[in-house]
Amino acid sequence: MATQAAARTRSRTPLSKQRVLRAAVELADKSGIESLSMRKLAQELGVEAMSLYNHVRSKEDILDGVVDVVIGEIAVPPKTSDWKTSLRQTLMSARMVLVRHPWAPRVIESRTNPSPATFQYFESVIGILRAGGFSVDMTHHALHVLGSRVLGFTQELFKDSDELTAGPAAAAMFAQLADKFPYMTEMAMAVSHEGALGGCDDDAEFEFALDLILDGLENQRVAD
Amino acid sequence: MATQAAARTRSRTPLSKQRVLRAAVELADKSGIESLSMRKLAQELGVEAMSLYNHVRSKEDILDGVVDVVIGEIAVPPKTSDWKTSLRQTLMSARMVLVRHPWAPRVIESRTNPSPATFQYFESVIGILRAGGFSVDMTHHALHVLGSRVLGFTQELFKDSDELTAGPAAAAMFAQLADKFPYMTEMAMAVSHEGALGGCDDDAEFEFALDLILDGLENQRVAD
DNA sequence: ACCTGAACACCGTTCAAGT
DNA sequence: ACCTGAACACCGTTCAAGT
Repeated sequence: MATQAAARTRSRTPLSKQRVLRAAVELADKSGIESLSMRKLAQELGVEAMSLYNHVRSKEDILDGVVDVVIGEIAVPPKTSDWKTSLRQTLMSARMVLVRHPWAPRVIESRTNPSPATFQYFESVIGILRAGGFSVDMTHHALHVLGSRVLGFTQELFKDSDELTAGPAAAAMFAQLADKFPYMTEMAMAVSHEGALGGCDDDAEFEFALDLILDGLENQRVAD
Repeated sequence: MATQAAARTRSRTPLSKQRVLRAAVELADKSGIESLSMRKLAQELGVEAMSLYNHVRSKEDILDGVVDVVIGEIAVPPKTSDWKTSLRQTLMSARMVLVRHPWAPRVIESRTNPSPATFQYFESVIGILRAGGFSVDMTHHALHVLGSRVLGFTQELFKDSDELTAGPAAAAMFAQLADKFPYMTEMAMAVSHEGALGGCDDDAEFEFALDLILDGLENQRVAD
């Protein structure tokens, strides 16, 4: 009975997806992302590797969840100040989060589907720009200019949006999405209707971003 | 003898590091980076996995080499035109290369030491800016602004430069480096001598880059 | 309902043995 | 000098068996 109690104490908190994901983030922070294996993660939780599969579908599922946790740490300020201040604060917060989890960019880049928190985050950034007077098109450009500074996966996110709008019986799901993410839906629609193939012109966006940066550098060339 | 000839034909080109690296890039292009294992790569070359170790030290060594090959594909234009045109062409070429090898950014990000080609590439970019009238400090800022557009590893590169300058008997090696990479050496020196801890202030650089971009967006806000 | 032991198909890598 | 078979320590994952 004494040993039973001890055993129960050691793993008193029952396993859950939340707990698994939090442990995964901690392990990656502590030992690097290459140390994040099912076996080591289980060990960290005082359990066998196979037990994890009762709470997550696969390791990919864990990585998806870990990205969700990390992106969820980004603080988005309330929409009281002007767009520039809000956007600046948001991106500074994003940077702080990525400095805290240096392995995160690589994991984020490896995901194929954006997580709920990612959707929410983009909705916020887009909302800041729209409320600040940017047109839908200009907001879209702005996202590309911010590029990896907004996390580095703008491209994939909108590739996905295109698929959503193109789907056959996806109308209902889309309407539901529009409720939760009005700004993002607005932009996804505009981008899809623009090009011939329904996508955004990545080459043109890259050049737009590059030229904005080059012009900015030109203005500062003789400063400092 | 017939069979011997056939066998020799199948693997007539002797293995070499060059051939291993080229095969690795091809395999990653064809099947994705997650398919790049020692065993599959060996199979692609008609050889056993263990044979690869005669030409590379480890898988990490292969990934280092693969990054070197990819960065080496970036075309740097001759220094005839103005800095803006040269830089634009260079970055457009970099983009083309990364579009051709979509797995490359993640591998680049995972390297801890910059490869020779990376050094050469940065030397070229820095050279374009210096020749274009940018001060050493402003050139340094510009690299940070271009950020992931110049590949996304500015930070690591200069962290390393700091170690180089700080080393004890590293003076000789440094002099040799200065010969080959005069522009980069110039900047590395300036950056090291600046801060209290001999490094560049990443936070300040991030804010500089962010503000340049935000100002650029502000100017374009009502355009389009 | 949740956890586990054994097993499978894969990894990277070493080393002694082959030619 | 270059290649290989067998072996080792690791992976992610499945499944039947335990509680």
